[in-house]
Amino acid sequence: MLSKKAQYAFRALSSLVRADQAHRQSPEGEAVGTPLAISEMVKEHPMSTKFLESILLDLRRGGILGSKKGKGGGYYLMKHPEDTPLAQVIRILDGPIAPLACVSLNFYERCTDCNEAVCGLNRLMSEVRDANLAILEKRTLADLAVNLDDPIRR
Amino acid sequence: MLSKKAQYAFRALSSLVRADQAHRQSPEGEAVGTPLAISEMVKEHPMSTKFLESILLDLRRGGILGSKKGKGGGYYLMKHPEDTPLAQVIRILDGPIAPLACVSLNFYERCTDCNEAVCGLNRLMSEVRDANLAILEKRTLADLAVNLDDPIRR
DNA sequence: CCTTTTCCCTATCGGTTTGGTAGGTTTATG
DNA sequence: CATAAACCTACCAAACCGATAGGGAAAAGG
Repeated sequence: MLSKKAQYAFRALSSLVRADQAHRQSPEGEAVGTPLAISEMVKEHPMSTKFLESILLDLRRGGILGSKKGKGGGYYLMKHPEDTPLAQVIRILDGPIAPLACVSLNFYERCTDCNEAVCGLNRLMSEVRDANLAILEKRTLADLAVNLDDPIRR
Repeated sequence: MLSKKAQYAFRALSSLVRADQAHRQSPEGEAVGTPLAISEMVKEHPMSTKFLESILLDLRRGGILGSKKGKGGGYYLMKHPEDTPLAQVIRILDGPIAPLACVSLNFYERCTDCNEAVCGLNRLMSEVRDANLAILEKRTLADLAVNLDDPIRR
């Protein structure tokens, strides 16, 4: 199960994607969008400001977000929404996506008391990992922000 | 990530599957196999006896195992290995397989502050859930016990 | 400058979960 | 009746989770 941290992250990121889209569509739109302040995100998705703050810090350290201090400051996406897969967000906030450390690509740990080449569980959980990654590496922040309510999309 | 509980469960279950297979292949093999004692399982897969005990209790309450008390007693599979999907084991020991409660089939909880029909995360996580279930409902205890070391299998 | 606004950092905290232990009870076998 | 096994309840330390507190540092505007 995704932690609250990851869930809140996705909510905040969907705000950032929409801010990014709005910015890019404007005539003078540039690569780095107008920063969006934490207070704005909380206004859109009610949650603890301080908790969200720590989450956004993690995302910045993880290279997904950039930030700007002072008046008019806030956070912005470092890349286009479609270039940040959901897997990256989850790894930063929740750690491994794989169901076992011994089948994890990014957080691998050797399995004690089990010969991986022969272990049935290892093989099956590798299947599960691959199925998850097939989705989470392909789907991106852009997919996250698709709003089915939007009449243009229907 | 799977908990230790679920991992230990799978190890013990693989012992039970092999005991079941050995029993069925013997001339007088019947539906309910000879029970396998906890001590035997621990001999094969070193771990805390008491901890495994609580796990096997859960599996029995969950309908996967049966038990027999007293001398010569132990645990046995209630069904043929190929009739118990891995998903069932995981649900008993770790709970939901879905990455969010609001997309869980067996542990559903309504999502506060989010319209499910419109929520992008909900849609994406439903995809993930389906990909997981496609594997975990299809793969069974029988798959778990396939040993690639076995020359017959190579 | 000085003030305001914003991000940045560290520490802490109560509650729950996790992994594991202890000690005894019950039931079946011989 | 002795033994071997499952069964049950309680407990425990450590880790983790979600959240809060309290400032510090930097940027912008006047």
